[in-house]
Amino acid sequence: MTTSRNASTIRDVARLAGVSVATISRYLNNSAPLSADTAERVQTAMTELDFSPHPAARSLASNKTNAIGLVLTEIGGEFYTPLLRGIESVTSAEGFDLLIHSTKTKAPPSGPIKRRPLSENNTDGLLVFIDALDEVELIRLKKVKFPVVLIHQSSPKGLEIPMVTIENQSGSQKVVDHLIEEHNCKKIAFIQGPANNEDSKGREKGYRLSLKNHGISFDPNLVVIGGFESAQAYEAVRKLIKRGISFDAIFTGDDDNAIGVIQALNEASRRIPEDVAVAGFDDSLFARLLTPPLTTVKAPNEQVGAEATRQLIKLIRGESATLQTVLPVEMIIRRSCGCKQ
Amino acid sequence: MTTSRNASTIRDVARLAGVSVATISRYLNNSAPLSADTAERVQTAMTELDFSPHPAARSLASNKTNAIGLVLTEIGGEFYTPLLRGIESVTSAEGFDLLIHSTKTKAPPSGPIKRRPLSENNTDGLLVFIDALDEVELIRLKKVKFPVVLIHQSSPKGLEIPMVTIENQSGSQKVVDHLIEEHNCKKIAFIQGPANNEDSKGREKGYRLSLKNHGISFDPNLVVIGGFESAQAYEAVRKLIKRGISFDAIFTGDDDNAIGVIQALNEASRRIPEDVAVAGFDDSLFARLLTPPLTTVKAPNEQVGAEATRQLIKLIRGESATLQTVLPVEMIIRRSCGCKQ
DNA sequence: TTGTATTATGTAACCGGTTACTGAAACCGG
DNA sequence: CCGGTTTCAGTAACCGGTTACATAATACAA
Repeated sequence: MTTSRNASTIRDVARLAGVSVATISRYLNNSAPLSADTAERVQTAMTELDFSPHPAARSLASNKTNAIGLVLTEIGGEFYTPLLRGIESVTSAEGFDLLIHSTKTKAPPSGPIKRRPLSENNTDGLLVFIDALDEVELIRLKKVKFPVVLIHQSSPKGLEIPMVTIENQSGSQKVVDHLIEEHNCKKIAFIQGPANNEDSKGREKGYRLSLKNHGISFDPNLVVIGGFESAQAYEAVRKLIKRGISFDAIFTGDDDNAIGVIQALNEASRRIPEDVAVAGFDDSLFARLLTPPLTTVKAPNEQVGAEATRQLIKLIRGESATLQTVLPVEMIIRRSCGCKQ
Repeated sequence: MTTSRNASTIRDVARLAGVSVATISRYLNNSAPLSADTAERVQTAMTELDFSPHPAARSLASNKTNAIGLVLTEIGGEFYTPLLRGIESVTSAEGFDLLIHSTKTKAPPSGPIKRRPLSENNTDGLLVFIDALDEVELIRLKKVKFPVVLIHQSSPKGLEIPMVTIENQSGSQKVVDHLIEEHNCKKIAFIQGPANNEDSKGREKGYRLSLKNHGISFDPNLVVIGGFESAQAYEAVRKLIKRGISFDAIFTGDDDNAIGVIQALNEASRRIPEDVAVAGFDDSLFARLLTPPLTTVKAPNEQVGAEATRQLIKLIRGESATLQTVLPVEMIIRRSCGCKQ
């Protein structure tokens, strides 16, 4: 079905205002000075006809889409909603449309034509969330000078694509500092996130740095890969206990992991925080609802989205963007570390 | 900044293949039969030039955008991510772009021009989430026969706009049945959601129906408005207790409410489920993490999104859509109602 | 007063597709 | 072998904006 083509065009407005189409266009885009008189006649005609410029025509003629694309591998996770809210608030405020595409979902049965879902064809710039685009595509985009900003992922070497992320390292360092300094922990286990994940690497660095600063030697036995899911973390802790490795605290790569950790500790009758202090990362919605409530690090997801979008819009406007933006995190002290009771 | 215009066009392909542009277009859209020979030459030329049709040109000429718009008041809530995932999976699979706009965020400082953010101008159809568009706009869209599907909201009288929602009523009825039949509850308090919310109304209906079916008379003292937030529910339960109203179960309009309910009961030293059984609605992520784990009703948010999108695409293709789609919910039994220990 | 710079506006080509209309060739039955 | 279909392909107008270029009108300097 095709919508009836009844909307008024720039030529209708021109006719009614008694001027040429060029004048209307100039008025619309403020691209040249108009006499006060003309401007008023144009405005009157426009309101009269309830004129609204046709985006496709505009886009075709000007080679601008007025849209920003967000590409991610998968729509999911708790960070997702605030991130999107941040992005949307800026695109809206700046008058851009927001296009979303998940690269995980299968492509349409496209027949013979190759349709690039989100690209320089239908957007003015791309927001790329962790690994949503492979390096080949990033290189291609860089080569054609298409604006791109990476989120929670740093630029491949040499490409110099601006990126926005959070203080993974110092955030995790602060928590571990806290465990050591306030709760006198000495043997802190670390449940890593996914091995190749950049966030997870930064968090490990912070962990190691804190240990080092406090003269505690790094013990590889205390570090386990946990993914970002509770089941893996649960298994990891059970294994730790089974192998008889002693620890007085567990710091997890994210809050989901903490769920599994708490479960495993409960089953092993280790009390939290008396026997083992626990801390997470993310400040997920449920963190305060766990028993005991989870000490963790709050990631400013909404700001990440907003800031990345602002940077992208700068690029689109031809201004230069900040290559690395690292937003601060906040430690949230609750009971699982031993504070407050 | 404008991307350099270096991509190949339909005319380049035509030249290379030694045919006319019309032929290329026909091949692209399968709009007329081509001889096997020509088809092959066209395909070769297309791959050779890495041709990808320009969406704006296509859209301008055909008056189709190949995009679907999602309008909502606010980006937030736990249902949001799965809903969006459902929508995106279908739009992707069917080759549509997905545009998102929140009507809550303020419009750009648009100057003199009126820009309708998401409309028949830049989409082929609109998915409208609860109250994101007012009735005036819905009427306008209906009048110009623009495809619209409502989500979790029924069509204003007379408009006959297709809608997709969940079994609020029977879901809530089942839970209350369960409380009465399995746990012998007689005085079941109901913490309502927001007063004008359609979901919340349906859930109340189910509550009343279940009472009626079991010969329990409806007691207005046991029904309190709670919004969809835990703080209000917390206050509501405190008030109930303070007023000395006795109850042996609380059914809440959603899981967030249940958090406040549990807190208030804990503070009043009423044991869950021994003294008071508790049940919620939504099966939020945290439901299983509460103490005790919450008995609730699982809403198929992802399917809602997918189904609404499918209906919309039908409309876009000129087929007829189902006016009312009500997706089934599933009762999730955990411990807060008294089951399993 | 005349020549020139400046400003406001118009004309028409163009962006890259789609498609109505037209025509040539192939096919078919009698 | 001929008139009538059917099939395949080309020409060019069109979608609704933008903008390079041209021009008329006005301002200004000498």
